[in-house]
Amino acid sequence: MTIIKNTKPTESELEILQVLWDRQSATVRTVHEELSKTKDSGYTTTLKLMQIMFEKGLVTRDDSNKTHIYQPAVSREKTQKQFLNKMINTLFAGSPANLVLQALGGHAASEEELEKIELLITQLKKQK
Amino acid sequence: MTIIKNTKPTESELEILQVLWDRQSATVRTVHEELSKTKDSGYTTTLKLMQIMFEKGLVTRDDSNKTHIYQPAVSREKTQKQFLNKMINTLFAGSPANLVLQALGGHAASEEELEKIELLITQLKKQK
DNA sequence: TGGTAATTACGGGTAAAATCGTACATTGCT
DNA sequence: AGCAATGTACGATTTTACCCGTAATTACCA
Repeated sequence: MTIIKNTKPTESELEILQVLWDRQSATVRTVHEELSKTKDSGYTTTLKLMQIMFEKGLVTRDDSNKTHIYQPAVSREKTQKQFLNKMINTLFAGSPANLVLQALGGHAASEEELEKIELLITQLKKQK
Repeated sequence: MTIIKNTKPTESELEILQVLWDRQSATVRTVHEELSKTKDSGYTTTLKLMQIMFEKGLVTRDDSNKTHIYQPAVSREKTQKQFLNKMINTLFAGSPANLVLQALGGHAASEEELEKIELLITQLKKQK
């Protein structure tokens, strides 16, 4: 029997994951400098958070060298799905379409993106 | 000049708001019994949360009778938009379309819903 | 080899959120 | 009037998130 831990990243942890997803792997310093562009908190704060994330299993790390190298241990897609589910349930009365409509209505999307979505819908309809 | 407070409801507060949105108004007891279906925490916990939400301005209440009657003070749509924005930024690299694609891909939507979305896209494209 | 710079580990401290127990108030019923 | 039931108010505790300072460790190089 496999124990599935449903570790939901916090807001700050998501910011860190975002950097790791973009770069595949990174050091604490790299992550911290990236975050510093939009946020100002100390280096040790980022370090601490990443250590906690390691304990939670949200990231892995290679500590064979002094400078540890971190990698995401959860996929971007899985995490996105996890949050979407939560959101659909607690905020959109369980209807994914509601969420989509709201997202499309409220935020401008480029024509290109709209067509991508149309294509997907066509495919989905075919599957029925 | 109106002071707009950007109070972001917490997870538990969202659950309560959901009940209030569905019913327009409700007593603490009603809300608590609704939540009890999927959660087990005490009556006073729900009460306390709703009192805090009142202080924050997330709900209003009629306390002219012994049994107070609560109403949501923030709209479902505004709140949805607020959370969607946050999510798009911290989890979908700022691209609403990404979110839509993921939501559509991962969660089954009925044909009817798909058509609703298609219609919206058609309208959006016309606006360009 | 000894010193310096960079990094990690550790501990603590604050604030907010969530939960609960208990006290107090009100109402209805007998 | 007194009791039981129901509701609100209040205070305390626990947990979680977030943040930082300092000590210990390691690597490099003069």
